[in-house]
Amino acid sequence: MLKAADDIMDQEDSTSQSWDINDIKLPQDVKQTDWFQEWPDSYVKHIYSSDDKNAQRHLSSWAMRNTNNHNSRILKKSCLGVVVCNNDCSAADGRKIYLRPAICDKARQKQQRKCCPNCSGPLKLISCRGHGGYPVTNFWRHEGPFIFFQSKGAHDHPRPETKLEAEARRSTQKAHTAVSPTSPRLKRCREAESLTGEMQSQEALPLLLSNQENYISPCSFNGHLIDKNPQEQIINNCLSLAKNYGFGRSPYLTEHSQDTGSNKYYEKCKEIGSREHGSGDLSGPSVCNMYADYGEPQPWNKNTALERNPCTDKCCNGSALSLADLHCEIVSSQNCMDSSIQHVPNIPPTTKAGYHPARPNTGLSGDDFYEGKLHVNYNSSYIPSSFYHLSSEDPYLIMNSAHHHQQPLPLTKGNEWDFEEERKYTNLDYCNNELVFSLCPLR
DNA sequence: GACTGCGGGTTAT
DNA sequence: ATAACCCGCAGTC
Repeated sequence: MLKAADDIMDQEDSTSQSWDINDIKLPQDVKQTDWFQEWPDSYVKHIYSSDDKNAQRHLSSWAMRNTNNHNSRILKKSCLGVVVCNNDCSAADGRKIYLRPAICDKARQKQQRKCCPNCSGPLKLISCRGHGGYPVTNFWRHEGPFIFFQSKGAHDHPRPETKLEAEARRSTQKAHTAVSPTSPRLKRCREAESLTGEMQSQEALPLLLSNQENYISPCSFNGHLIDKNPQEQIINNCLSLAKNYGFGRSPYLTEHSQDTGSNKYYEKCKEIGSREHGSGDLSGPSVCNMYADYGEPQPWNKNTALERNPCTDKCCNGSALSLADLHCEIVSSQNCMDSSIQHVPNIPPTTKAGYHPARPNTGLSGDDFYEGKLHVNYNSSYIPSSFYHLSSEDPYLIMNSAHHHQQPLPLTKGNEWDFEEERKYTNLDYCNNELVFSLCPLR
């Protein structure tokens, strides 16, 4: 526990330094680098290892375009915002979609001429004005063995689709379009999608925008009802844990849908709390965190300084892998997924530069993260949208389809991670050892 | 075709 | 001087 607290301090040390990206000399005595942050927000700084492939590529899940700052040493990128429907339409379940603006100016202009995948209305680009009325800017600077990152401004818009999601769905959509003739209207939208890579077909929408309650409901599994028994509890607990670790958030969720889902989820949390602890007290670590994540109306984006940091990652030790395995098992149980994700490997935990040997490979550091080699990201739940194009009877797939808002694990007094409490509340070991196997017969 | 990095240039503060 | 933005080019995927 103390070591975990130390890790927190280390993390803070590397993210809240007094340096500025424009400093002539940047710190060279960096003790520990940060794990790559896919959704950096607010005025944050990170120091990545120069070995970090994502940092090398200056990646971000925000739609960032290059901006010339006439300084070849510092790469500056500004946020493009998010593309929404100008009619402010909602899907049948009340959810909205947030498309990723094309980075290329021409492609973006073309994208905005296309129709909304939901209502065929015009699309609208919501510009980012989170930095004094100007777009949020990210700065990258390579110095020796480190890559310094600094973000200025807080995004004032929803998160767009990730690049990976857009790419995955584009390829999926292309394949789908090739085999399935549709109405002219849908065809038009699909054409638009194929051009922008950002839109969903109407058939896909029920999945993309699937009701959150669906994927948090543990009581049915592909048509198999699971009675209220220890197994359900296990599943609930693991789902809770999954949510704590970032599974189950979707950029497509509206605040309304989040609230709707979270209220029910809150009740589920209370139920778990009552059953496990003999009270409806929500102060327990996992339950508390769940509600923090799903019960509060979410701003567009929270400070993600703790996103996939070594501490949260470390707390996932063991459990996260099993959750990923759970995901794999569940996904594997569906026969309708696209071929690219049919064989999700059970990747053993790996380490990054030896910093956290016990840490799961949450960052999928390097190529895996953005190159789609892996489809399970234990902490960021980086699931390509091809997962969405599955049966609408697959709520568990949707659970794993989102990837935002990694939540820190519960803190106890003095900012110390309480692993024992976490384990107690989540039946971690039980999840690890039994859940995956208990679900196998469902295949 | 789209993304990315680079750099020349313009405009505003 | 600084910052934001536009545009074109070239390399890459």
